[in-house]
Amino acid sequence: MEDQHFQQSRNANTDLEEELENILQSLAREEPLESYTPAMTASDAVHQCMLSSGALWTLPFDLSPPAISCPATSLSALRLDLQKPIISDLSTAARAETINQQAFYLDYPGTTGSFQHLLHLPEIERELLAHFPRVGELRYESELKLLSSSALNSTGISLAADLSNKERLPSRRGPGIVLTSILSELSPEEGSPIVSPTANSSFSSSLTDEAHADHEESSHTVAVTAASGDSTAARAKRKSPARVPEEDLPSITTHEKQQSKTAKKGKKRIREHRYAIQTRSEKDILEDGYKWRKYGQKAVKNSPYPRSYYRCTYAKCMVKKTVERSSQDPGMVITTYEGVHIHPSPATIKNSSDTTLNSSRAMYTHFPTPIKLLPPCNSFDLATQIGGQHCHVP
DNA sequence: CGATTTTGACCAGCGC
DNA sequence: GCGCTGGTCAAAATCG
Repeated sequence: MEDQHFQQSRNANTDLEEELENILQSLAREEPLESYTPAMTASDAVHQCMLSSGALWTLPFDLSPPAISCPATSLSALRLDLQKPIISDLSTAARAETINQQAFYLDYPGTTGSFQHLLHLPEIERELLAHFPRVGELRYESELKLLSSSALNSTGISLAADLSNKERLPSRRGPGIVLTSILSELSPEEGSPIVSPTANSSFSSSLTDEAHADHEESSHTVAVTAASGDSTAARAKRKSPARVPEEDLPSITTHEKQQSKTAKKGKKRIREHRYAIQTRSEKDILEDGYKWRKYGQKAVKNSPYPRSYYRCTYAKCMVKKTVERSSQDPGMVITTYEGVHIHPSPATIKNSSDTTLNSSRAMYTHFPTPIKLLPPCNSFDLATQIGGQHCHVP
């Protein structure tokens, strides 16, 4: 019985290993790998990688060990989206913290089923290689550039304290490509993405329940607190329309304005989780998998480029984003996201309908539409982007 | 014709 | 209080 199971598992592994071998061969030929979906395995776990070049890998991580390899020239960053974070020590904040000196680690508060990591430094590479011993090589050409606090302030974004003093990291690869900033406004006290370390660093295991619970708890605290503050302000504002029809002015303006002012007095606008992404792109609007409706545009001080305001079109989803071009570098698009989606990405749903995956799983097994990036204009100037967040509806 | 974008007005917060 | 700025609203215009 056990032998039979072992044999089946072995056969599945062989099939998948063949597919992975094909990928490696494809990569060796430097053909762009747009998408790879492995055969279903006994495990529900799927490990996806999307390259900043737009290529998407879906690797079964219950197989040991999937290969990750990529032509050095085509991979500027590797994003792992772990439905079940099997690289558990990478999925924990303890790990994140220790690598934080050299790597930027991004996690999304409020996200309950998906974890995203931007991997770009040797320590993480070694970590991956340790887990994927058969990997020929995991390469990337990028490094992280964290903006200084003052630079951030000029974009209206403040930086978590523990990141504010970080300068651009030295490259170990000589003139490489810089992966520009991904920033979080969350301070550690009010909901750090950091979660407690898990003792279990087994390759095939999920993040331990304890660690997972910690993560969720801290995430939710932030999401709820911030969301309630913001929605209160938003409600107060909606009660008092920005522009009241002329004929109604005498009847409602005074009273409601007063009410609104009273309601808001002493209440600072509480921002939800915010993070900004700089992307080098010709297009102002980058596909991130979500649908947005523009609701405003403003001229930005000291910049020839306006800032556009977008809101997620999904009902009751309060996520907003602003998009503007950098005045210093017009090729750079700065996108600031605020809030946490209460729904999966429409792109996720769309993609998953084309697969044989079951629905609960499909929710997390595809990235939003890959983002096409322009080639770097100089050796320190490639930006890449992480797409939208995924989270379960509470 | 519904969805989306544009655009000027409005409002709150902040510094002076 | 005033002016400036960022953010939002909502009618009108435009798009698909």
